[in-house]
Amino acid sequence: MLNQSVAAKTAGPNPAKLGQHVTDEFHLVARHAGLVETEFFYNKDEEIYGEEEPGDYVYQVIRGAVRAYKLLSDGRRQIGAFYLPGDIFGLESGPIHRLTAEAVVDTNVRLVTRRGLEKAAGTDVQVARRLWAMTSADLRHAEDHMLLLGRKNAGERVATFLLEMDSRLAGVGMMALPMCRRDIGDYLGLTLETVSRTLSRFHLQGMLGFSGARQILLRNRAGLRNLDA
Amino acid sequence: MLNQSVAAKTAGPNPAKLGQHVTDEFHLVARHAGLVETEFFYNKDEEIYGEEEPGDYVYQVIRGAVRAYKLLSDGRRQIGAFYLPGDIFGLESGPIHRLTAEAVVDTNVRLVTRRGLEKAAGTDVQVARRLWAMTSADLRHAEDHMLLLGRKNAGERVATFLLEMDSRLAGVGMMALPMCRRDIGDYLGLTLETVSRTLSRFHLQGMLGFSGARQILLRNRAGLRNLDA
DNA sequence: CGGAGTGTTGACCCATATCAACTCATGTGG
DNA sequence: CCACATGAGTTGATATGGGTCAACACTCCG
Repeated sequence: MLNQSVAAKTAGPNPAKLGQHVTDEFHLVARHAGLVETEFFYNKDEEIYGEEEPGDYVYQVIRGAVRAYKLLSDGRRQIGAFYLPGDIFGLESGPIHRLTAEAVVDTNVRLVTRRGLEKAAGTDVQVARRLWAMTSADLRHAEDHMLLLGRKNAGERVATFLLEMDSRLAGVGMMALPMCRRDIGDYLGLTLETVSRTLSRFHLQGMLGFSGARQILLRNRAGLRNLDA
Repeated sequence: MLNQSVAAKTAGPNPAKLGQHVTDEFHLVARHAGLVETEFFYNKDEEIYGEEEPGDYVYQVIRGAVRAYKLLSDGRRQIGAFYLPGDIFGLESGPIHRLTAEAVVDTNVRLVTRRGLEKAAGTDVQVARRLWAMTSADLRHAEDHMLLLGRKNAGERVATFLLEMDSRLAGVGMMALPMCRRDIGDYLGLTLETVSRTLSRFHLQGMLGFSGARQILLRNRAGLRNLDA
């Protein structure tokens, strides 16, 4: 569906699915609160905000992809989440961002001020309820991801990743991953080599088809789901 | 949500710290919302609620400790969080618990109904704000823990754990860990043997003192913080 | 073209898991 | 009060999954 792929090719950028319920989520709250939505563009690898910076805006991906990560002092990186078209990110209950966000590829976002949202939430319980639910959705994802990082082996991690991306950005055909092997590794707590080897193994086993390194077709979802343990 | 509803004896050991600001958080919301707080008791290893069960109550630990975890089909377990006296748990924005909660040791909790909280949040933005902030605090912890699980080595994990427990349950002297080595391992994504070896190494290095396996004295917080990378 | 970025694959290594033996402490029932 | 079982913790020997290091292939793009 909304596989914006790498370099904005034909860019049929606003797939139906996006226009449906996900975008409405953001619009619903923003419009309801009478907030101005601004559009913005980030180049590939450009930082959107940094860890510990004030969280002045809340964003929604329109086209492209975003990674949110934490670093250790020696450069080891853990990506906590990828945000794809329709997803909302940068929402904090407190005043400070706790992860760094960067564009994975050239990316368009829509944004509103946090102050505006806070203000709206302060008078409208519906808005407050939505904000809570959004944070709660992030928490659910983080809980699932802790299980993956703490207890799954490489095959299970990659299978989980493929199924997650499949459900989030694939339509009927191939899915076009916006991120490189290193990003995937840093998301899954693996090295890029292990990600590559595992994908090759799945390919060999007939579980998936490739068309270039980032165009992947899942040929055996049941098999992957099995691995997913 | 049943069994020995031994209406908790009016708690002997109620550390001063507990009575202070943390308890007030729960009281503040519950009282503010005009909710009845019930006390409850769980035996060591007793389940408080299960994954996928309706989240009808929100709890606060009065005495004891609670672990919240997810399982894979073959029994591998990832503990997402420990809850200690003063901590609130079981709060969900949706209707279903996403982890299983069990008493680590004999534990007293206080609880209110989720319906009551929801109702209060529906009319009082202050309550809604507090609920959001609580979920957000859980999310922050999960984000930090993903970094640990995905990218830290065994020494760094154990050091992080010791400092976390130190700040959460220690007074001036020793801290008394309520959980066994296996629980620690399942929290840190390690085996119990690795946890044990790592603690022994720290002991040998003079970083900590033992008095029984679970009474630990941090002798070199700076050193541990360094490891924490 | 040539160079940079990305991905794949191979050889080897090592941190942690696994398997196993042992020590304690605690509790139970004969 | 002992004998014994049980669970928790430690420590050692060994195995292994994934990391590291290195070479090479592929694709874009200037």
